[in-house]
Amino acid sequence: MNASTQVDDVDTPSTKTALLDAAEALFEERGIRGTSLRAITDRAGANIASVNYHFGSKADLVHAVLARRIDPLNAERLRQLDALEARGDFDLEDVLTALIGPAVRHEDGYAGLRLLSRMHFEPNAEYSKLVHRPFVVVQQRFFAAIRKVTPDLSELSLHLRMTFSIGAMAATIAGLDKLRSGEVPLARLPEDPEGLKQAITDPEVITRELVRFVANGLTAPEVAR
Amino acid sequence: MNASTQVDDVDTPSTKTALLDAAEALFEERGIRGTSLRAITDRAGANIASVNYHFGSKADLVHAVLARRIDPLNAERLRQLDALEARGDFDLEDVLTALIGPAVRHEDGYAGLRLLSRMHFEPNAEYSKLVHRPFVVVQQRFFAAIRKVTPDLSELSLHLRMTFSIGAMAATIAGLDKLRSGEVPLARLPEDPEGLKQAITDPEVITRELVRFVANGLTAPEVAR
DNA sequence: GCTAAATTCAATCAGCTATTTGAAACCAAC
DNA sequence: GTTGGTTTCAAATAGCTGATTGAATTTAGC
Repeated sequence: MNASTQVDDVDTPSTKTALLDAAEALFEERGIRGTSLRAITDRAGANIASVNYHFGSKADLVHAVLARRIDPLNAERLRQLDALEARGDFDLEDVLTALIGPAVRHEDGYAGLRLLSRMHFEPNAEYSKLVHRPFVVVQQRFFAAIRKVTPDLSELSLHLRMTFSIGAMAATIAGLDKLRSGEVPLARLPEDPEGLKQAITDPEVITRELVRFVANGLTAPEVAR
Repeated sequence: MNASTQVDDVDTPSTKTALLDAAEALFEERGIRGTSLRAITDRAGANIASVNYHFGSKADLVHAVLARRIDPLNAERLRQLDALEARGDFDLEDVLTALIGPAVRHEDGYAGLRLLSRMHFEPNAEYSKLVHRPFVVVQQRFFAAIRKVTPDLSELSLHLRMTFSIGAMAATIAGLDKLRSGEVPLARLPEDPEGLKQAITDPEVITRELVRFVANGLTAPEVAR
């Protein structure tokens, strides 16, 4: 397989990059199985054989599309967690901000992260292991950090509530386009729709609200058994 | 389109039911697009043309598969909500229990509900409108009920946190098989793995924990702006 | 400006897809 | 036991799928 020998111009991205961009957008729109190589190469303005030439197969293209988003995201999360642990003094919301913030305010376009989050909910899918493997180290590190700042929680509650938390996170990221497009499906906005719409669109607002939500959910009083 | 003229025997389900069961299982395993009519009819022990005969097309089969699970689930939710409102006196956890309980402890097998929950995260998918439309009335009723018991929350926080809540719910249901199989990916279970595993498997425990989690997340103190 | 490598191209392959067709089989009613 | 409707069957349709091939083209090094 060829490494990227060609440096992208700003105006004319290489065929390889164009293929990655087109594939990412189409995967997010129609799903991986619902996207044909022909649709990808058409949107990228490339020949069908270019996928085989640059990536080897459709599966390898999927791998490349996912890795391009996963690696920088998790690197940033771990960097922020490292900073917290080096500082020594941190609380639950600090840890959750390091986990959630980089995903919500990711700048490289949301399509890639939405694709990742949606794949999180299809554990039996073809490429699911591809997605989950790079996250295990992140999950372990953050689980340990959260455990440290929630010492009173039972093992059962912590496990279940972490499952809920990850679900709320992934679901929010997966639905970010809905929030951003103002298409809030929950109820009619009776007053000040513009200001509320703008606030809902703000990544910082979403991050703070989600961190607050998850933190309070995690530390809720134990259910009597 | 033909209604179910044939009554199912216990031992020999009708071809129509066999097709629905096979399609539901395969949709959940491989996704709708990843499941061919041949795979469905093979598992159901039927001929390929039977899909066209009983349902008309693959799209109509998908519709039938989803409707079979959606309708009883939402009917039960609304029934419980009606009971609460008739009683007049209810709190946030009561409403959430009516919303979450029927989905978590559904007895007709989880495959159908997992399929529904996973489709919730693919808003651009082909059949998404099919899934969301029956839920709008449920969403409106429950949103109003929750608004009534959380009068102090700002419009912004309530909307965002409801998004988080629905995400946590759907993600939990979508991952119920993971929880039930004991495949808890979060961390190693250091001690008493059997008792914890059994508790995690219990629908009542999951419901109570999820209700508690969401209730405390929803009513968290407002973030300063 | 020549050479060699890198890249793109049109054409083709076998295999799978959903759908349709008309005949065969089944089954209940009279 | 024959009729009439319901259900199932094998076969065939046209179209799309991922992958491959070898030639044509572009690009980079000298």
